Amino acid sequence: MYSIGLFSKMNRITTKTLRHYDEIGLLKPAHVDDFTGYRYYSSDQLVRLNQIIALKQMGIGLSDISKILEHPEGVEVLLSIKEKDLLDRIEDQRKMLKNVQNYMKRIKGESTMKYTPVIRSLPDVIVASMRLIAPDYDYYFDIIPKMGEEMGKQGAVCAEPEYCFNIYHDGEYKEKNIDVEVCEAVVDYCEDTDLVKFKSVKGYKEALCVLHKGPYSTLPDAYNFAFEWIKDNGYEVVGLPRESYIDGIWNKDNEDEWLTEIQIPIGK
Amino acid sequence: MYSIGLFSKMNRITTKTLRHYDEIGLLKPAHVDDFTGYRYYSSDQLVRLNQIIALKQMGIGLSDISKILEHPEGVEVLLSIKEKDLLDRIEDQRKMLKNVQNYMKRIKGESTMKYTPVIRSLPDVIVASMRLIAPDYDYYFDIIPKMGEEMGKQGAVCAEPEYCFNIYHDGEYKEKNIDVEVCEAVVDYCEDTDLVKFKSVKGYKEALCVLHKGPYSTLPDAYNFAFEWIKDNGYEVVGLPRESYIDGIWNKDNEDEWLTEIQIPIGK
DNA sequence: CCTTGACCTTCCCCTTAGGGCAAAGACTAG
DNA sequence: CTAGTCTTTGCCCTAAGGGGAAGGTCAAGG
Repeated sequence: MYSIGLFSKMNRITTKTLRHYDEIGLLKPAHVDDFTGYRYYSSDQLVRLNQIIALKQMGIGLSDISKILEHPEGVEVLLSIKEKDLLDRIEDQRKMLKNVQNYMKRIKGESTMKYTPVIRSLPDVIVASMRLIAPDYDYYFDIIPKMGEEMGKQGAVCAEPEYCFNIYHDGEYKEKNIDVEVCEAVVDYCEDTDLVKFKSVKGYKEALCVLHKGPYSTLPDAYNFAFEWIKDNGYEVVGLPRESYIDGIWNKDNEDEWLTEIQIPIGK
Repeated sequence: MYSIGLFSKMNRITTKTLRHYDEIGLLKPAHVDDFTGYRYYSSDQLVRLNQIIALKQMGIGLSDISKILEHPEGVEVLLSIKEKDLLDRIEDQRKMLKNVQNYMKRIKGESTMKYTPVIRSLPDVIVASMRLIAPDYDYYFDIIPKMGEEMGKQGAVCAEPEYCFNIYHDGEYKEKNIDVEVCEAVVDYCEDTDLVKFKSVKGYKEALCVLHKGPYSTLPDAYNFAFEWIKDNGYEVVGLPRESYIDGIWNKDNEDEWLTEIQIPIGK
């Protein structure tokens, strides 16, 4: 019989830990003095403690260790869960590592980063959509009010928060005759018109999002940044980029205050 | 200005999280209503929130994110710390994974494991040591009492908890003429005698420890298990194995109750 | 004007595996 | 007998929020 201090020294484990294991019923002392409450451990318990330590060294939590020790037949299931868990974790950390390393590479030189890339999911969404070939970028400032008007006539109600974005169907950057689809999220389908169609747009599990603050003329910087990031971090583009309009001419006079988010579906 | 719910939806973040960030001062709402306490966020804050999310995706903690956002010049230091941290973590998880996979392989078939391998550190320790060539394994049952007697004469005090072990200086397993060093941890050095020398034994950062319950005749099983484990998990032996005697003839009549721990220094 | 449902507030407890500390009782050696 | 060491319980702490309760607010419809 060993006092808690001796037993802890035999195993290079703190007394706190032993008390904790007692408390959660993982390793009860062989004997507890009725009067003093002192815990006494027997050398037999080294076996169980060793099992506990061994399982802990595999990253298994104490509650699962309890289960395993009580029902050894369930060990294989728990272990394969743990295996998958560890594989996932390693994959996650590796992504983070790459992220950190690329970030370090990128700020080497400039002291501040203009853009902060974020991975987010894009939900499925019902939109009022208007696809057109815009002769130039100014063109759809004209057409958007018409779209709103038409939507109102059909009784469409915009979703909250507003989500208004363009999808560019050209694979490449163009200055003229842009094949663009203007979308505005709504709460439900309505009757189509010649101009405006109601449809649902599929979401993506992962999309790289970059916020751009400033006039649209500098948007290409943000695109360049985003595509570089995607390449650097070993992803690939799996869908058409969207441009989501948050602040613009409609609520901010100053172009420098405009906020636009580029969202590029990625995968792998 | 967006209410907390809208702002949370815009970013796929829970309101709980936003309140938490408010509380720790990481992201204060642009405006809080004096009467109702309602939080209102501006679209400007999307920029900061995006920075936070980007840093979180690198696995950086909120307090470090705070520091980075307040003092962007310190970012490189923090990032390289984080890089090292991630590398360590990945290495740890990989060890665990290997451990889990080997365990699964090993229990495939037998439902219970006889041995549970544990990695522990061995401390530096002062010992009374007696090295001899034992003709056979029974021989040192005779000699150990003599050793105790001699130690008593020199005024040696055994350490608590007791740590009594053999070091085998033969590289291989032998049945006869075994070159063995019997060690007993003591609290301080004493005068050497012909038989007993006092010396210090260096510790190891990592040793594979296996508890063996039962008679000494089955100890080789434990050795086999241990060496196999070391090989399977990609370690190598970096020191002489020790056999630490916990329970034995001196306190248990039944051979099946004897407890011995094999400790093999490992590395890499 | 009233009500209803959705939204917001604060407050408190919960999660892991113990660490740190404090007050008080127990044990051992001199 | 006393000093020093050991042990006990109890309470608060960690990171990043999650869950839920009790109560106040807001906007829309009747």
